[in-house]
Amino acid sequence: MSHTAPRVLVVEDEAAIRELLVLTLRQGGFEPALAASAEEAVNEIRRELPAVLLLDLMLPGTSGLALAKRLRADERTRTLPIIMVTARAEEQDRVQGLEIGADDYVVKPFSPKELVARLRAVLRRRAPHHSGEVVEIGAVRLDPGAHSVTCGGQPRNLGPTEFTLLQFLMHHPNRVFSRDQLLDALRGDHSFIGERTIDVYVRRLRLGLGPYGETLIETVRGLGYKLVAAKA
Amino acid sequence: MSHTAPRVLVVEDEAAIRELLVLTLRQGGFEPALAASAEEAVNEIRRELPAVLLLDLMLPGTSGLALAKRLRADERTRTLPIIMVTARAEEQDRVQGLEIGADDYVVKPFSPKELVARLRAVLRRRAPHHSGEVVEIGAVRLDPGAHSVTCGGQPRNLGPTEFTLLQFLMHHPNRVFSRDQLLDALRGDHSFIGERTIDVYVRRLRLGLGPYGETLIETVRGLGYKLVAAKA
DNA sequence: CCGGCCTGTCACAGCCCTGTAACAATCCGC
DNA sequence: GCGGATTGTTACAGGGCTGTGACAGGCCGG
Repeated sequence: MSHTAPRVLVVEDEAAIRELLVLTLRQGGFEPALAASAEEAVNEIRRELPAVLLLDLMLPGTSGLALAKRLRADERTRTLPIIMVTARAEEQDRVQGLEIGADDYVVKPFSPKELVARLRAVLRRRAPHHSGEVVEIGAVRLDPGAHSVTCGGQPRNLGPTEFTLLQFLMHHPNRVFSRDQLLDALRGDHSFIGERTIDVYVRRLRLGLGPYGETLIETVRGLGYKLVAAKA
Repeated sequence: MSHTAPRVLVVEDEAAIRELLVLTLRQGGFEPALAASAEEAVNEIRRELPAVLLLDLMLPGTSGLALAKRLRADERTRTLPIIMVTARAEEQDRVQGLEIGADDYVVKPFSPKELVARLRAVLRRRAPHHSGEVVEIGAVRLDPGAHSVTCGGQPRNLGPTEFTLLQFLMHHPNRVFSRDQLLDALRGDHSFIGERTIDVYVRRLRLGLGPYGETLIETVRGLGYKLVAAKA
């Protein structure tokens, strides 16, 4: 699978600014998607989850703030990074934005360089999943910051995909995930990868975890896989 | 995966493309239904509501767009997922599609894999895991999310069918179900399985529950089985 | 350019699950 | 207690699902 440009959904009602943003984003190596209203944005997001949302706060109809709240309430879009676009650096806007958990904001007029830089920063921050928090279950320890995994103190070497897979499972222990769901977690919504490929990654992950692998990751026949936390 | 293939209604006037779609859908584990026009589609939908609609925008007579709007206006079909099929990724088509709230769209020519992937994604999105809550009766605890069952703290291993059977019974304790009813609960309405097979699954479930099995699931002679909740 | 790593797919073997049949055990009315 | 009906138990064939090893292609660094 080719490394595709991150999809950035622009929610902006003024056509002129939209055009400007599209050019800037293309130039910066992003794939722009467009929505002129909150409603269009919702549809577009339902269609395909973008990597980042570039959101104008001042929209006709449903405001950008309301949209952001709505997205934060939905499981699927809860962690979607949002960059606010505000006309002025008003204290009120900033406070509101931070309340709903916007990841960053830019102030009009903004320079293309600044915009691209902030987008990259947000993506970089999100890339190692949920911040750099160390997760530990049983004898297995995963450190996103160091990109390292240890089993009972023994350092283990995992490939990128196996690492991400383990990270996802450790964030949701004792829960069964279908192959489809795991594919979503690894490659996003619209990957054309066969489900059976997950089997192979699970196997590689089990091997990578050494003796712990077999007991830690359980197969649930007909459903998928789950990571079992050790019982008390 | 549910054992019944999701029904996909294909609305497409070109016979050649219809055939191609039918093959692709069968291959992908779906059950295709066909309509050559918007009118046929309406009839087919009235007859039996499909899981997804695969809708060509360019149709003779009533256009696909008009059909989509009509479906969105009707209470019964408002939430029916629609995937548009467009000849080209024309901006106008896309905007129109998003306006009526299409869930996704594919562009001709499309790859079978892509189509199947998008169908699955849409279905997954609509039914975000039918998991639900933990049920607990007496010493028996059933966790759908983890797909795990414990008896007095002891983890028990049940096959898929036994698990589903137990789940159904725990949701309706102290009530007798005929073998027919239990078959419906397990395999859906139209299964050709002999009733006696239920006996075997009840036995397997009793065995799977260990010492609790015999007392928990009671035989009601001439009627069927019931799960008895502990007496006060 | 080369070599190594990662990715995604396939084929095949093996196991589990499924559904059925046959037989044993139990229950009920008489 | 007897006989028929109902249920419990076991064994088994077939199919489906998963584990596993191998392999081609892509990407990247040397």
